[in-house]
Amino acid sequence: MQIGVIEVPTLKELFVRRMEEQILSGKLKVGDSLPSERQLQEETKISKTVIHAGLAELEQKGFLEITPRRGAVVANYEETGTMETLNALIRHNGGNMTKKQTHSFMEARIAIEGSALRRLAEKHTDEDIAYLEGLLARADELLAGGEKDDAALAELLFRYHRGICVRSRNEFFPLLLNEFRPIIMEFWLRSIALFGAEANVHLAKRYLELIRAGDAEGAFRRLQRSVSEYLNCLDEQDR
Amino acid sequence: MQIGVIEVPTLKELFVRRMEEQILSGKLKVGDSLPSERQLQEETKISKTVIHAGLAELEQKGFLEITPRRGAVVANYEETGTMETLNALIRHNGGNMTKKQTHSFMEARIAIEGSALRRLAEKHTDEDIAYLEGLLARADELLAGGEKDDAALAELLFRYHRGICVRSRNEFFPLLLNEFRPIIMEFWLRSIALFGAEANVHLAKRYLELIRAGDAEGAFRRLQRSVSEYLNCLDEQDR
DNA sequence: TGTTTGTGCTGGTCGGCCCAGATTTCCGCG
DNA sequence: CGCGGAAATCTGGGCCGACCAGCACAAACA
Repeated sequence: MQIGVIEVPTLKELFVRRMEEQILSGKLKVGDSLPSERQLQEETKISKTVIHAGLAELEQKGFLEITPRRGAVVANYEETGTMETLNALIRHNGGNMTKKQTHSFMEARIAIEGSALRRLAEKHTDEDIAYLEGLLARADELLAGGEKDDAALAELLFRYHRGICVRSRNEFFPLLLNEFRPIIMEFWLRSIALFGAEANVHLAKRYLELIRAGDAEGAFRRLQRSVSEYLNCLDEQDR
Repeated sequence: MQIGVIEVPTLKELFVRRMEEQILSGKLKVGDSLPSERQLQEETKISKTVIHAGLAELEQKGFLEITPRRGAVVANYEETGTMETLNALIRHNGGNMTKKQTHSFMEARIAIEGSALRRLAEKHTDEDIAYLEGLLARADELLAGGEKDDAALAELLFRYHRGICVRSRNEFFPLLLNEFRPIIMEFWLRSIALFGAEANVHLAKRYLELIRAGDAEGAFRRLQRSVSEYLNCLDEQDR
């Protein structure tokens, strides 16, 4: 058995988490105004600097709206939140997405990566192919290495699919994938656990074949199919 | 003539902006390492607390990679950046996107909003329709009011299209739209300038009709068409 | 009653302290 | 002279309590 490193949380992290809980659990409702930094300082026995930094982080995450000299109110994070808010929300839920979130995520994946796949299949250079092949070669090495390093493979799969988006010549798609990064990594780890490392690498190779063949619709359908297989498999597991 | 409110920037904001300029203008190149926090503190006459918070924000935006006790280097923000990075990049460019960025943006819009439109057309409740109608009614009021308030109309159009994403029951699409917010607002302002306020509201109504009729493909094609009209119109203008 | 002044609140900023790891310097030994 | 290791120095990270300036509201004044 392995005991991982024990990370010591900082005061700021503890404070931010505490506040997130208060908000996500509904004890602090949207529109409620927070106690002043000084009041929080007294309650928590933490210095004002840390309180201030923590509140700034919460604002940046979309949970608060801070106005200088006026105070902080809980923001309508469901309406104005960004991906970062969602990441915090999922972490709050123990790292697990709800079923609906999973389905939403896969739908978004089809929308974005599907477009990229189509574009790349229709129009690509030899260098694009070579780049993706390079990543696949590294994945093969990893498989041949014998040691099971799922995290490294997941990272490689992430880079591969981001590579598809980068090479599709759309400047926004890679950024969106980066935004999704924590969620996507979680997805790949799960996919490796479900279908095995080889199957995932094999599927990645299949995409490359379809791209090279210029089969845009085929690549798109392949993506759709693998997504629904994944979702079905998850549903089976639940039973 | 109107003079808007004057927002007082905080020192941290000023510092972050300055650093962003240095990076985006190329004075600091990817891979360059930054002076130490204490050196920056001396140069800028700003306290260590603020410097530290500013650098942390820049890291979070994807501009820096900070390693504890080793320093900060300029990150390859084109590869690892997020939407926030892009927003900073566009702001640095005076709010103007390059032609390629515009095309990328519209393609992303078709991918995301197109999916939402399809879903909503296939499956919607009366309440969904009523919600969107409410927003359209407010747009009509704005048009009838006579005063030209393009910003308010753009805001309304943003909310309307975000509404389509919210009501599509996909939890990720609205978040993505929020992420794109500054870019989308810029887009609507431009669209209003090009085609007029009435035409934009009319188009919004057309989407609602198609959704109500359950015509998923029609709605999707309508979106594709209006996107290509917009792009053509921009191209014409360039000449 | 209308205006001014004061006071206390707010978030924002400051610089100093300590910590632990990384890096460099330098001294003594072989 | 060369090399290894101890020690000094530098890095970012974290925390603290004091201070600053702007704003709101109430008390004091005309």
